[in-house]
Amino acid sequence: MPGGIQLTRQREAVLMVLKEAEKHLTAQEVYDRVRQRLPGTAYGTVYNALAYLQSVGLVQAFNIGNGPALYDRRIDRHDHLRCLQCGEVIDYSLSGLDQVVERVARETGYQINRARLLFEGLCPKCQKSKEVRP
Amino acid sequence: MPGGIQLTRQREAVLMVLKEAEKHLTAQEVYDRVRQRLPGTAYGTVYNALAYLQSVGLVQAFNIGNGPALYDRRIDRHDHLRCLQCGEVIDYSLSGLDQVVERVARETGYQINRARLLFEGLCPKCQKSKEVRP
DNA sequence: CTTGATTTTGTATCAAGTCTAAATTCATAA
DNA sequence: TTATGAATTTAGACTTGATACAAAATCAAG
Ligand SMILES: [Mn+2]
Ligand SMILES: [Mn+2]
Ligand SMILES: [Zn+2]
Ligand SMILES: [Zn+2]
Repeated sequence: MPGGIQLTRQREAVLMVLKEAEKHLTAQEVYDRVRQRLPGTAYGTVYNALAYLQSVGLVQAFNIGNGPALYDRRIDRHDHLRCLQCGEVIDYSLSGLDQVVERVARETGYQINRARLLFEGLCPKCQKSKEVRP
Repeated sequence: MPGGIQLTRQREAVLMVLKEAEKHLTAQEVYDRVRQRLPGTAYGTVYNALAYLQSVGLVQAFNIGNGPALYDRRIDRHDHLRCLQCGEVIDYSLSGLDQVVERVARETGYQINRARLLFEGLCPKCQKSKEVRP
């Protein structure tokens, strides 16, 4: 059956780890968790699996600053906010992005396939702790 | 005079290289060009200079995918488009971003300091070369 | 000048990610 | 079932971008 998705035990473990993750994970974090359910899994295999799962659309990844890539439990198109104080990275879906993308395409001649939006600032919690010492 | 900007010869060279650059440069590219006008400059000094110049607002940098950071000749707020075919990265200023940022802040409670927007797709040239072999 | 702070240099080190060849697993079918 | 070849995993070396460090050089005050 050509075109099917090959889910080996290792790839499945990676997928499960991501599905059960409470946040965005680095490859290293995925590796650590995968080895809890599938000890002996090689570091490179996690990278291979993550690349494969991305290529078949089962996993999304993105980069922030010059840190390691973050792998996403979510698979739908969405954006991210990062707190510059505590480093928290949360999901956010900007509505009405289609019109924006269309405008960018019209004004630049580019055919836009993807938009990566990252908003940086202070999370509500860190805003409060700043109030104390302004 | 405290608060002034310290421009050493090395930092000045880095700044000049960026000002005269025809595109976004990696640290390695900055290093190569700096050494043409200031041979003997150390690799680390270029990194130090780039970090310092960023800290005083004379240089901007951003990251794309997991590649090296790109240093920008432009210093005003702007966005980027990348061609997934040829790798070209161009500048683009999305107008009306303020309202978007305001909406994000309102909906999430974050205080937004910065928005990094990256649009990915095909540049006009690469669209044409795709037409030939669809 | 003298002194202390800042910066640069040269080198070592680090982290994230990629590559490779051998071993293993897997799919297919004789 | 067993044979065969393709795909995947493993283990470890390697690459790249970036950072850390101590000694030397430069710079700014006094
Ligand atoms: Mn996400
Ligand atoms: Mn730019
Ligand atoms: Zn925070
Ligand atoms: Zn192109």
